[in-house]
Amino acid sequence: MDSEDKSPFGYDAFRRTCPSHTVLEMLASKWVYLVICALRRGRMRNGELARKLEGISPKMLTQTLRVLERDGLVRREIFPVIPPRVEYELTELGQNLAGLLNQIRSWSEQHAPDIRDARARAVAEHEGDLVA
Amino acid sequence: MDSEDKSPFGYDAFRRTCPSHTVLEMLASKWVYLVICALRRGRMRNGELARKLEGISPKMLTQTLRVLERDGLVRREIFPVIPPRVEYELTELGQNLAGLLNQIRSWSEQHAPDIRDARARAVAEHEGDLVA
DNA sequence: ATCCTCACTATCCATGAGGTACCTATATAT
DNA sequence: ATATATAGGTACCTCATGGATAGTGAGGAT
Repeated sequence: MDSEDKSPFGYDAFRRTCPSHTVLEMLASKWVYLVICALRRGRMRNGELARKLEGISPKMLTQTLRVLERDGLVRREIFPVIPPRVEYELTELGQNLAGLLNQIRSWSEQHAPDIRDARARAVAEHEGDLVA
Repeated sequence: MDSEDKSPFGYDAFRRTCPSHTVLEMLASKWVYLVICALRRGRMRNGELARKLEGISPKMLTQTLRVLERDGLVRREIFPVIPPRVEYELTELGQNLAGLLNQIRSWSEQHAPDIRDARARAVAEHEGDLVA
């Protein structure tokens, strides 16, 4: 039976129309992951985030922050000074989620070698296919 | 300081070249999430998965399973019978991760209303912009 | 007078993600 | 003889995503 997968809230993330499915889709982005993890320790400015998240383009950084702000995970504070100063911080909801995402990040770092090895084995087997 | 973000394994998921970054990229897919969660309770056949994961195309299901197999998270077992029978199950590594992902899924279901409300507020404010 | 900073904002363009349709093999049922 | 069920593979096409680039604003520095 599926009873174990039914949440006590009546949601089922496996259904496309379920609100929780939409939440998962939002989370299924590497930048969302990293931005939330980066903000976990406290508020940061746009430029700080850009330097910390190696490889993110300004566009993607802004876009990701806007999505997170829209969804109530990040709060944006604008200081009316010149040059502009904008700070981002996690809301309570965001901090809540950050704990979980940080576990995932931690897991990724712990098990990166395992996955690297598995990939190497898969490539080796594929080479075997070519020879055979 | 960044000391809190440095893993004891010497990895830093914020760097593009870091193996753990690659792992995160793999996880940043909604189907990876859902397939792993679906397999959490035990082995399943291709068709079972296809029915459970509403909206997944056969191509994406196969593709996702191949990636997970390559990375050592899923084991694939072929039964040489007619009609074909193939079963998928999580490896130990995969089960390890499934626990974490399931927490995320759980969180999504718990907080779906919060996020829905936040989005509704954001839309309302945007309408205000249009009127003003 | 000109440039600099910072945080955007807009635009274009290449890449690739993902969907559909069609193909395989073969024992069983009709 | 034909259809069905199962788990794919492959080719083709479309559309969205993300990256690069350039522009904007306004006070302060030189």
